[in-house]
Amino acid sequence: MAKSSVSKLVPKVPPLPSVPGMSRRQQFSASTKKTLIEVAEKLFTEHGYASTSLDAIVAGAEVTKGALYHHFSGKQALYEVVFEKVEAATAQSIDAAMRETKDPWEQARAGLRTFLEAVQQPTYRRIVVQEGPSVLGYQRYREQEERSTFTVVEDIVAAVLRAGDRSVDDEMVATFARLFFGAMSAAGESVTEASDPEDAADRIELAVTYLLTGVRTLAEQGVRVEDMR
Amino acid sequence: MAKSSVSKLVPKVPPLPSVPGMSRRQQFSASTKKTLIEVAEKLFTEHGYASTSLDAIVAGAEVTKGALYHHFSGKQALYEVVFEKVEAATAQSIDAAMRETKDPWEQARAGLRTFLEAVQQPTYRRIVVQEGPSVLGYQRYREQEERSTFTVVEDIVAAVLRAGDRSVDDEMVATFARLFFGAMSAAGESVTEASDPEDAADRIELAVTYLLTGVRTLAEQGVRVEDMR
DNA sequence: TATTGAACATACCAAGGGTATGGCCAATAC
DNA sequence: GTATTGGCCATACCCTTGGTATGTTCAATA
Repeated sequence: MAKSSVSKLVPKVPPLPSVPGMSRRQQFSASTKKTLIEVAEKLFTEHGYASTSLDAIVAGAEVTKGALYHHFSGKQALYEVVFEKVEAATAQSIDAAMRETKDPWEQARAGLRTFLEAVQQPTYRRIVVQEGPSVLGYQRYREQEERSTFTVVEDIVAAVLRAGDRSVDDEMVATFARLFFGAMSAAGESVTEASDPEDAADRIELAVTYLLTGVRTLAEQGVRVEDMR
Repeated sequence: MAKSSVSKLVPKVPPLPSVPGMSRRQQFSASTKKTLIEVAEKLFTEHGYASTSLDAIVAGAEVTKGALYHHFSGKQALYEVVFEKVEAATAQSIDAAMRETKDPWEQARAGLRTFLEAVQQPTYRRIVVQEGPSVLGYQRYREQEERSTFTVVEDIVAAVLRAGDRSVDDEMVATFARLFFGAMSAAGESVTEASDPEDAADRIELAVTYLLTGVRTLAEQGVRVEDMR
């Protein structure tokens, strides 16, 4: 019964580059927390929230539930941390892509294209789009979303809209942003599930471009959103 | 301990209008199944899938788990039946609204408006939009969807697009339909959650009208989707 | 050196989905 | 009319799993 009861407080690979402001103990702690998050992200992506047991997560991280519940208040809280991490990464990548150019229309195209790419990533799809609203509840889902990716999309939409019609108010911008955000999220699923994803992505871009061109044309003709009433 | 062990095979209210083709036993059975579905729909809508226990469902239907597992293979199968029921009802209501008029553009507006209304119903929101993809898995979700509501939306989109540009193929129609479907689904959540839902719904309609007008304008100018390449 | 508390491990509990089994009675056969 | 069968459902039980309660270790501070 010499069951190897190793790994007490001795991670197999101690974080080598000693972080200045942290004690050894704090570094070990941060390491286990980080590992838990990473393993959870992987398993949640692969099997979904309900089908991923905490036992599987702690086994993957080579710790026990005691460690998990020390760092997180429960399964949902852990999921929320993973969710935020994925959201933040996505928002940042979109933001970076937009800074490549200065022209509003080109920024918009770059941003939307990057968003379309992001929304095809398995992790973002599963954790944010597919299971986010269900696991977090729509309220919290939306709160999180509005602190990262959605806001980026909203900025894009605002730039496009106001380039042609400076009279649209913030609420109207938010409305258009909601529509675009929903459209692109659905597009991501559609593209990924298609028999020829690349072809599907091209069609999405084509359709979005057509819609944007329509908006642009209306703007050039002096037709304002308010004129629709 | 005279615990009333009633309701063996004696429903409190036997289905009065004797259905011709069914025996009494079959009618009782159908009644039990129907009740289970109705109770499940109610509880799933109010508390969500995960937070609704089978015990709560069978208690609400005044039966036991034996009855439930006789009619359904499990919790998810029951959910799927509820899902189909909700989807069918929604598709039918949209379809009915569209038959009110004959003009393609008016049909489209009527259809989209009805869809926007449907997508605000608590049952459709919770069971189809919010938890559908998560509970059924995206694959099955999409299969179900394409057998009812999505197809109706697709027909609307096809009519609008081809009214201006007869050259768009089926795949392109499907692409636009995906975008619109996603946009409207997200819109439903947005509207319901808004402080002033009516006002929010008006803005959605305004935005959609603007986008459609853009499409219409392009079509009138002879600009085709393929020209975007 | 003593003490404290962060960072875990271990053992346990209760809820809930699913299963195995059996009983009852309407429908059918004879 | 009697016997038999199978659909319909109830009861009892199992097992996974999220969560909790308690114990243990050891680095950091006094």
